[in-house]
Amino acid sequence: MTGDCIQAPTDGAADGAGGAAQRERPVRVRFAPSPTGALHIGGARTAIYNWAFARRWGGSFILRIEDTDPERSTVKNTEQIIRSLRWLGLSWDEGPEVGGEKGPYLQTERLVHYREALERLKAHDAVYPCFCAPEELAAKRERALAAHTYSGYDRRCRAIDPGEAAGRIAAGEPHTWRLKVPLDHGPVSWDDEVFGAMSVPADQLDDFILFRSDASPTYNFVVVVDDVLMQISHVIRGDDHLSNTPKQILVYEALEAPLPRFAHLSMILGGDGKRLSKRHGATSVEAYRDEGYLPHALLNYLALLGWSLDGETTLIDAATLQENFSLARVSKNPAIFDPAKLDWINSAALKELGAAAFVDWLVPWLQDWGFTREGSLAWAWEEGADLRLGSAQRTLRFGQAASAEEVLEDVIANRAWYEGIYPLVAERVKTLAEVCPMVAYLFCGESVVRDERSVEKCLRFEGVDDVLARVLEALSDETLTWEEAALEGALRAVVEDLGYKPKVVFQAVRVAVCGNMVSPPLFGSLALLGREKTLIRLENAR
RNA sequence: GCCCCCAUAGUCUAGCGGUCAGGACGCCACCCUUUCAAGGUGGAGGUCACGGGUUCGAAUCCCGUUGGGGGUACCA
Repeated sequence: MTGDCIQAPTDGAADGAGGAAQRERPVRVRFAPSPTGALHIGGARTAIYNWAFARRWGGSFILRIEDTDPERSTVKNTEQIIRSLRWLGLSWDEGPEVGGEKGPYLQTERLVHYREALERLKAHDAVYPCFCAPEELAAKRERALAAHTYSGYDRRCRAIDPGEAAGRIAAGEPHTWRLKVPLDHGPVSWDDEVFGAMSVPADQLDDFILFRSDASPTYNFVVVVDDVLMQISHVIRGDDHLSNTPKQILVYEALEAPLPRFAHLSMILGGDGKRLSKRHGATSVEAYRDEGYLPHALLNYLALLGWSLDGETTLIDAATLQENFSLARVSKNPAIFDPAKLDWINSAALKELGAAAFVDWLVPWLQDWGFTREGSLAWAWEEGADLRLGSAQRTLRFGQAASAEEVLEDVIANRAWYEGIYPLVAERVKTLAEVCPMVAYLFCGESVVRDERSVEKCLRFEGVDDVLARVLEALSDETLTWEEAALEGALRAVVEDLGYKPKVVFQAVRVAVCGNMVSPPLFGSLALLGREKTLIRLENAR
């Protein structure tokens, strides 16, 4: 059906399934978002797969912005999409801000190419002008739909004599240009890299509009013209385009251009099995960034949502993905986005991060909270707050939040100290957003607002004063080295001395110093907090 | 209405004619333990959507049904 057009390499080529004959076109793939909104999860996955595929085959990854809808496209969205892609760690070889031989990469700047292509189709008698008014068309469609017979445009204007049509155009009559779908064309079929053999009866295909009456081109036309001109070898996109594909194939044929390989990716759905939308929670990539997810964790999750390395692997890095990605292992099933698994992957990524990188990622969050090492930003638990670690249900009560600059300077000046936070929280947080509330007690100077329930439970028993006195005495020892192991030794000695259960003493100290019966490890906390603040807080608790 | 696609535990998946249907998240229990986590061990959870075929043999191949998704625009 597609004649003897040049076939792009099949994905299986290097696995021995294809062979040299299939390696005729260099791999060139593109991600082509339309800037009508933020980059969302589904788009990000499509971009990741395109990118991984290009890297796997040593091909080119191209970013093209499909901004042909002037009503909904904005420069702001374009910038945001690019920012999100960069944040995810993707890079492209050609695109709006990196340039390239086949540019420009903004469709609004490519009008001349679309006009040229239309002229070619006119010369080949593959298109015809249509003078039907939109209202007329809509009415007709409605009527047909009511009669359960709708199957597209009735091709009325196709019968108009070319001479008459030329006259009407010359007279300035508004018209669109429609593709003349070859009526004797058999089923339009292609071999999808993901879905396999696909076929659609040609008579189901509309004589769809290529150019609107305002002389602007439509999506199904520009996408083909651009993919041809940019020599795209593999079109990897969402399966919402599955039913556009036969239409586009007809355009390729009319243009006498070689067909690319097509690979369609099934949708990502929300927990209810419906299309992912705002009511399922965050859908944009930037929202996940703002919720404290690491880019490589999101990349990891998305890469494995609809593609598998081997059915076993759940943690994968960008390099492994680039080396092993294959369209053959992309799943046909629509996937439901599972935030719990993303959380798990993110916490795994956090555990792998290491202290230095952790601090780098944490800076914006510290700035947001206004924390500095010697600051005294006091916080308190909200009424009825969740006691879980990392719960952000706290209200800053008093004290001065440091400016972003002050925080940054403080981190630079006290790098080692900030890195000390890492072992305290690394195994306890799912996202970066949980870190600051979890370690807020380190940043409130000599005072700490204690949670009432915790005080009630751990600081109000017979003999508590004696316990605190002994702890103070032990920690006040000038010869004591103020570091984790030594502190533990000293406190355990007190426990032994007093004959209490370790829990009783440690929890009392925890609430006295950290303000809550639930906190990161005690000895490490005391070590970071420093002798002076620790002793004062213990004293205050008596 | 019409066209196209999909279907393995709550979720992501492995499987591509012969497996006790494997792994991961989540869930439960126990161990560890100064809290919370993390970690370790074990467990529950699948009539492989349903019904027919083909075959000595089917989650795997074919047909139908049901359910879900997408498209059916002078949106992309």
